[in-house]
Amino acid sequence: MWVTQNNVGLLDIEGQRGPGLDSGANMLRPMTLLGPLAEGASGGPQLSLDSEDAHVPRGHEKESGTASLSPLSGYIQAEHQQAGLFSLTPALEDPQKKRRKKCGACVPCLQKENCGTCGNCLNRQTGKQICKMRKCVQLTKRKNDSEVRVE
DNA sequence: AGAAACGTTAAT
DNA sequence: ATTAACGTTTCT
Ligand SMILES: [Zn+2]
Ligand SMILES: [Zn+2]
Repeated sequence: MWVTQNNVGLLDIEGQRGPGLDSGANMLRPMTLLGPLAEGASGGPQLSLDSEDAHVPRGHEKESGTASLSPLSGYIQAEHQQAGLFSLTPALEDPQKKRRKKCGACVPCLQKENCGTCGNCLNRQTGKQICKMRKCVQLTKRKNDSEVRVE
């Protein structure tokens, strides 16, 4: 149990994980590519694919109602994955597109309430941005600031 | 360059 | 399912 996920100053801005130490890191599930006709016999009653809460922060997840599927569906999905037709979980494997989280320690991050008057506050429904007074200074800078001196 | 819109991800 | 807000694109 990895300390849950991190809470980034929502209610506890204390245990500041050092910058660089990500939350959990990438832990791909050791799925053993099991086919529909793989295994079959067996005496073991339990067949747990995941040890515990395989909470791999997956990306999309279109469609639902995938509650009870035939083992075939799983097989097909796995095949597609390895075929690289699509990458289920875009992030995680590409640290490049992994979303950053607020540092939780800068002044803006410590702000507890929205100012209610900035552009973002007044534009929340359409803009979907955090209050300007609360925007983490780290997230303010672009991820790869390879600036080539413009001006 | 900055603001707005939008799609999408991560947490409830 | 809902909500918050990052990242990218589009507009000014
Ligand atoms: Zn504001
Ligand atoms: Zn911050």
